[in-house]
Amino acid sequence: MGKQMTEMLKGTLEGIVLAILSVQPEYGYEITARLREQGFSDIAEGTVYALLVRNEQKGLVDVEKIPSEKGPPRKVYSLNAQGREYLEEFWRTWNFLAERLEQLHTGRK
Amino acid sequence: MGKQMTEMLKGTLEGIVLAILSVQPEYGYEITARLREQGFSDIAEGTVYALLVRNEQKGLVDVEKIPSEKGPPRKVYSLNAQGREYLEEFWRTWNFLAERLEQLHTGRK
DNA sequence: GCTACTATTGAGTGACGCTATATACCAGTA
DNA sequence: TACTGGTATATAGCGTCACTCAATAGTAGC
Repeated sequence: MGKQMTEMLKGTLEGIVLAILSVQPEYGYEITARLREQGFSDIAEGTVYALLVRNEQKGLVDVEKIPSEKGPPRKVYSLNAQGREYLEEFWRTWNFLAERLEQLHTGRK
Repeated sequence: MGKQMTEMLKGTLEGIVLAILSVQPEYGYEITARLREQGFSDIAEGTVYALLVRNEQKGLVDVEKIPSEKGPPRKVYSLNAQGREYLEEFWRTWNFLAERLEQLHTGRK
């Protein structure tokens, strides 16, 4: 992955994953697959798992351990109330930034 | 500044500053002021100067030392050819990310 | 001498995403 | 039995970035 993308994902990837979880609960492996599906083809699994652990420690998600037919038990994460608030804050921050950049890019202010 | 904003600025602030320099050459103190002007009210001076040093080391900007009437000499930075290329790459990366997030936000995919 | 504005620099910190590796469970197959 | 491959999670170590805090330097006005 490009270096620029790596840096730009900092802080953003977290929001992306929370946004994915806001649709429905999912587990790590599934989330990684969904990210790839959506164009983030180079995001490593380790990155996602570490992020999920952080989200759990921050109290943004609830966890449920569910047995899998094809491997070790899955840890299914679901967004809780605090996570939803945090996600809204994320969108506010993102929108602010996106507006400024939009202006910078087209405006030639 | 919010933590989310701090993290989200990683990789982005660099592009913002380069975009500012793409309009016209400017020096650090001036750039900081312009950032505040544009809504980034809480970006510390130290942050900007460190970023400018990095950009210089990466060879993205040319530097000229010019005496000031009201203080120490100014270091005026101007975007060079490599910097322009890098800025274009930045916009490509940003657009990719912005599109995905747009989709995630509205799409409810 | 003191304050205030202009202008740059540097040490130390915390957070994040990446790399690489390890572990675990099951199915098919040689 | 041993091996391969897909599923599923975890973690140590790394580099980069923005932030905090402090220091330094030049000029002007009181």
